[in-house]
Amino acid sequence: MTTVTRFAPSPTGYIHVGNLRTALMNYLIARKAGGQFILRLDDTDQERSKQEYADAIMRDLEWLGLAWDRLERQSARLDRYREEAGALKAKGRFYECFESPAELDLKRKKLRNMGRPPVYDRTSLTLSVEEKAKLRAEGREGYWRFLLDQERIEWPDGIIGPVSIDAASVSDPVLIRADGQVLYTFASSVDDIDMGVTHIVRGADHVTNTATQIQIMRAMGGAPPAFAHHSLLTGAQGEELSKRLGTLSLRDLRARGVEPMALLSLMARLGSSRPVVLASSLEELIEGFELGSFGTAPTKFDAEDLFPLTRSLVQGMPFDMVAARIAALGVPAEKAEIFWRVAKDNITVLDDLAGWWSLFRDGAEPMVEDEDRDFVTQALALLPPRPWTTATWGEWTATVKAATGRKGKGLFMPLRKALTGRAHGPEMADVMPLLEQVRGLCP
RNA sequence: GGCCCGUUCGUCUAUCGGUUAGGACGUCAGGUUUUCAACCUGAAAAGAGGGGUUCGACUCCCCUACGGGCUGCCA
Repeated sequence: MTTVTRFAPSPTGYIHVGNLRTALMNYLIARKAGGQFILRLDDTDQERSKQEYADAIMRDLEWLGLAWDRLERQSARLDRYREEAGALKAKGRFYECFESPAELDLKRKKLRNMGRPPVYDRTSLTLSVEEKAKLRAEGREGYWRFLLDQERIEWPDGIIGPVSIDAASVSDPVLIRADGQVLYTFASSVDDIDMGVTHIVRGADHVTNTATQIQIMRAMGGAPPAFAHHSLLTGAQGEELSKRLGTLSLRDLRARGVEPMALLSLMARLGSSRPVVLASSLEELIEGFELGSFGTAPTKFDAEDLFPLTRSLVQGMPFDMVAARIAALGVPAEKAEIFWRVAKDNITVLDDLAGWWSLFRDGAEPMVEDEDRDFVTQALALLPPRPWTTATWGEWTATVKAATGRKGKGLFMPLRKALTGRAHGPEMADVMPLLEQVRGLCP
């Protein structure tokens, strides 16, 4: 049997690192097994689902190189859900209910106050045909629940291990709303069976859903896939991640200059017992992926961890990979390669190149300590005429050394600061030929 | 409130009754480098708390604390 996995986001917002973790795991499992990876847009919620978000999700996945073999949309399968709902009604596994949301809420509160689990009491299950007709005549709209078998539902979870959930502690799930909208729990079950999904990895927040969905799938006559539930991500301080999702969307990380492989390398290993190493390709991640190596405790995620990875990735890039980008900055072709060589060791993200280029082109505001003012003024007067080469720095500093008697760090550092405006940066010998302006000292 | 899961260096984790509690990232210190980075060497750094069981507990059991999840006509 070929392995089939899916990533099933709901296009009601931008996807974030938590979603990516789910998507990546499913992708890696499919690829490792030579199977199929489905992107399924769970868009049954017509009001909240937006094409804009669907497009953004696909753009994010494409950016990361997570190619899907098949694209599905739940909104195109509504007839199929209706058909299956009919079959389950015929089997007696769907029953119509008439409580209003307010009534259900009240029931839950009562049970809670009594210290009991807020499980639906199945009042509507015993309604007679006449009673239902009467309720409809009163203007009540029916909604549909799935009748759970009161048994322990068990499955061997790919991450958590053996899971056992007592169906009696769970309410019969509502699968069709009074307005006819098919709910996720049902649509997803139908899809997973119809599409031949064999493995589902998703967040631990779905564990209870899995229990009910296993029963739904079986009631349909289908074989439930293998399930695995990964721990949820929390913020670096252990805070709820949802509070920070705005800054952890993939589009935001992309805008901050995070490189795809840096992000993928972290997400494929974070929370597992395997070390995070910068992978050079998806193939490498596929090779080293092991679902069983993931722990079950909530995992702290710190977006700052992405930048060291991005930096080492960027610094290893060959010139032709960045040539177009450097040209776009306005760097003349004859200087482009040396500019890259000089700047790459001093950047974290590629966007940092712009800062170095403007520094070289326009010069920097000199950084001069008070005690170095006279020295720097004297040194600047000794700058050799252009054109400058890689030899210029050596010649100039030798001249300055002879004229002032300074040497070592006391000689070089003030000059570096005066020319580049900062204490850190590339080899000065390499900087000189690129430096088109030297700003004078303010009096 | 009820139910479920979890808690080992700062972080991600290994250990499946007997270990100097290991690794990776980060941090710090030396070395190298005119600076930074990189690299090399080294160091600091952990079993939430309390009870049991046992010759012996990070490991098994119970309690507490803390964290997370579920408890929707959301996904």
